[in-house]
Amino acid sequence: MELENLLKQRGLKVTDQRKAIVKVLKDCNCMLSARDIFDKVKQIIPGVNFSTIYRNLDLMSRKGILCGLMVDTGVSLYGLHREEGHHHHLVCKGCGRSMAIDYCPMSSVEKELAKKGFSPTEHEFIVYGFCGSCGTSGRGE
Amino acid sequence: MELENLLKQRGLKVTDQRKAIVKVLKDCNCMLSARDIFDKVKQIIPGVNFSTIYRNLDLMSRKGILCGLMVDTGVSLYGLHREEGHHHHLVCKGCGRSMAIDYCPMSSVEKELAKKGFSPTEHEFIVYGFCGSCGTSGRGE
DNA sequence: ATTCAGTTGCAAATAATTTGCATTTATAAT
DNA sequence: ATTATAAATGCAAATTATTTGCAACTGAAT
Ligand SMILES: [Mn+2]
Ligand SMILES: [Mn+2]
Ligand SMILES: [Zn+2]
Ligand SMILES: [Zn+2]
Repeated sequence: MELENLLKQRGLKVTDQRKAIVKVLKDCNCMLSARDIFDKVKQIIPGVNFSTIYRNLDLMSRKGILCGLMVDTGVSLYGLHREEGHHHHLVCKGCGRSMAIDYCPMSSVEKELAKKGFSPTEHEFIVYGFCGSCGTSGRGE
Repeated sequence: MELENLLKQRGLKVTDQRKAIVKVLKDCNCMLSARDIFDKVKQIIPGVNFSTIYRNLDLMSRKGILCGLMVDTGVSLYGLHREEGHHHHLVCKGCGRSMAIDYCPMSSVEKELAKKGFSPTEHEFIVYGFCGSCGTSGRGE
């Protein structure tokens, strides 16, 4: 009943497809591409349409329920929005999973930005590499 | 004659289209999208083909002559590779120009990554906002 | 001048994402 | 429960960015 309130609070209707998207992301506990999410949601709602997925990923991200991340290949990954607040991501090139890191570099560049007369609005910090189970070599241990 | 050597050193032929791409980037002194580069190169070589631009942006980036950057809208920007070494970028949402910043956050997260057993390979750090001439409001001063 | 791998132009193919529109549905008001 | 309506969905078509196959061409080496 947690999600239902989240949706209602932001004026969004509680639909099966939205519940399925969130369930998929909760189960996987990682960030997934729109396609991955679509494939998994289909197992729950065989008739879902891809554009419903896209529309909801976008909408729920803008409403702060999900968080999106564009990786360097140009595809976006989506995950549940962490309540714990601002953070960044590690993306494993082996398994594709991502983890959050709490460190944010912004405070360290503030002076450099001010000196250049640049007013920051958003920023990205993403570290690519291999997670513990994928190892340094690029595939399973 | 500077560029010619750069190309030859990496086993790349010196072609008019490569010279034009580099000239366009040198003149603008900023990062441009493939489309912007295509449009400007066309003024020099009316018959260039878009796929030649794409192939060369990719190739010259991989050879370290250019440097590419994927912004959060999913388009890539390209610029001359800075000799000065590793750096990151500010991207102005007003004029689209980007500037380099020397600060790199990697040293600050190394321990956190080690603790998580994550072996980093690449990383991105991009700050979006408004440059001095575009102001805080989003358009020219 | 000859040669040949590397490069280009062109057209067609991908891939990711977006949009228009008719139909359906969640929710609020009878 | 019934109704009303804005929001949400499915479906197909459109966009956008980028990639690829292939035949013709060209830079650089011999
Ligand atoms: Mn996140
Ligand atoms: Mn750069
Ligand atoms: Zn941050
Ligand atoms: Zn760095």
